Amino acid sequence: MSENNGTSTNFIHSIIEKDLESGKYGGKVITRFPPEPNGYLHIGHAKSICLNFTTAQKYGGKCNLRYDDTNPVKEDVEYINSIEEDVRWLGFEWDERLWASDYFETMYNAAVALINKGKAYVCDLTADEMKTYRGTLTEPGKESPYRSRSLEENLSLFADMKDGKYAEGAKVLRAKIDMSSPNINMRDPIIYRIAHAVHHNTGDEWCIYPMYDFAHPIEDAIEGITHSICTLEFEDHRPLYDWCLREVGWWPTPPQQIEFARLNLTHTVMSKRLLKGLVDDCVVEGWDDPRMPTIAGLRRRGYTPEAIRDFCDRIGVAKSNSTVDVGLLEHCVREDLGGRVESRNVVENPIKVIITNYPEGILEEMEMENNRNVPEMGTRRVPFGREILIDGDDFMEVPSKGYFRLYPGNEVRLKGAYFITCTDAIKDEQGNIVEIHCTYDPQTRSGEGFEGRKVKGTIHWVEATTALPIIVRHYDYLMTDDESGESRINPDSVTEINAFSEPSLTAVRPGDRFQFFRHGYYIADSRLTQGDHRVFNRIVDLKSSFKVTK
RNA sequence: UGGGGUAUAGCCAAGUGGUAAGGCAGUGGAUUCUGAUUCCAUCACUCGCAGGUUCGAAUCCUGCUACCCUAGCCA
Repeated sequence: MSENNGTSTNFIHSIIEKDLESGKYGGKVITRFPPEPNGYLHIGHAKSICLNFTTAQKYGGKCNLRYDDTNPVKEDVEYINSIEEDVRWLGFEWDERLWASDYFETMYNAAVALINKGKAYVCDLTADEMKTYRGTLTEPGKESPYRSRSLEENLSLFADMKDGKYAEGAKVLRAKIDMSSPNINMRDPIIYRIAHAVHHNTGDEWCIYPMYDFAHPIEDAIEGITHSICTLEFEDHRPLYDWCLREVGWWPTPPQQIEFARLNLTHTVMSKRLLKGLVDDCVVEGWDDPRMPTIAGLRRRGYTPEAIRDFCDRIGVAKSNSTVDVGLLEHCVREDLGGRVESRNVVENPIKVIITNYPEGILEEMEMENNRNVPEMGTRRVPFGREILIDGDDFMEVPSKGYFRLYPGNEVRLKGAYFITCTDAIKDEQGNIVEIHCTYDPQTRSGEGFEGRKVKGTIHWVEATTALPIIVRHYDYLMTDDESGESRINPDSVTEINAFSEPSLTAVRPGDRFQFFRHGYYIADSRLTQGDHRVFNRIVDLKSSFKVTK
């Protein structure tokens, strides 16, 4: 239920509660969501967003939105808007919206402070040389010949770097730690590099940029972040995170980094590289294609922020790599939509039904519930007449075992209308069924309390002369997970189906969601109107334990 | 081969020395004018494996095994 959002606890909460008890941060809890503006947010980011924002809420703290924009060559302002839209759409509001690039001056000063302490030096090694000097996983590295430069020389060289006197790659600033550390991140990591690039925020003010490992702890410290939550792959970087803060020494109570496992989902991919590939190769329409696991894609698909937040709450937060079954996400969506969306009659692969004993030229109005589980959502009137369309799946000439919808000789209820009994299936020369003949029983009209006999099946229908032709789109999973565990692109993940709805769907507005009787939850997509036909995207199907096999 | 992590049901996940929460999926049943929803029941004699400590171990100790991360001037 959406009321459960953010109510679960996890190991990060335990850490925070211990810190609260010990008074480590003076009772404060400040988190942050720090995306690099180099792409669209996906549901994996949603997990991080929910974690950071709800954790702050839970302890009466704050959560900042901070752009980790320390690499001008990969970032772009175009992503900023989408990130803010997505975070807000999910239902969160940041305390402050900040840019790491606004701290460049402080970071530069921190680097100078490190040089002054003899804890950083300018290195002239090329990238290739640096690689060989770094050593391997099993062999220690070698100290750079530039490691012993004097303090004055380092200071002046670093100033020259800042002043643009060197080409990209000519020099870097390195932390002086330990070339023989078993943790490669501690083998004199680069903390500043030269990049003659225009930065979206600072323009050409800087030509040297701090590396993540140096910048991130400082960003956190400047903002007074108490708990810096990131993903597992940064565990090895934590000693460096702590080193930077300790050696710069400007913050008495530095933030602590805590790592958790990123989200993986079955039948999809979360890698930005692969997602971008799908967009670039036109496998999908764009970042907001309804099949994409991006926030924009999920939004266009019709998922609600409540469902996504509920999902993030239910999957939990831990440190083991895991792949969550996408069925859980779908469950969350069904549960949320089931309590807030109106139902409509829509038939796919229609079959014409003629009710032979119903008067010709007459239309009566049937009153139908908008949401059977939520009576307060009221009713609507739907036309009914002699000729109706029913769903292709609701008739079988030769019923399979256990089938209890319409077949010759069987009686079913037309939802909101009458009982009908199939008397005949009319075929063309090729043997295809063109129409079905039925008779109805006037005393079984819906709402009149007929108790004479029961029928097992209830099917939906649309009056033929007032039916509105629409197009529905069904989405299959983006990726197929085969037995080998390999994930590959599902090439046929969109199916368009011609369907007919009751006339009330004429008044639909883009973004309106409905349950199409027994089919699933659908959303009207403003971008997908084809000619006069409104197009509906299937958000998620309904659970069904009976599959029709013809 | 160094270092850092993680192993609890088909999938997630609580649990931190006192006798295995919860959710998803599944199964059986009840209700149903949606084969939906709802409801009830059921679903780990056992916690990666092997030893050990203890009255008592998923929890502590020892030794193994498997998987993930890590050698960008990306984040």
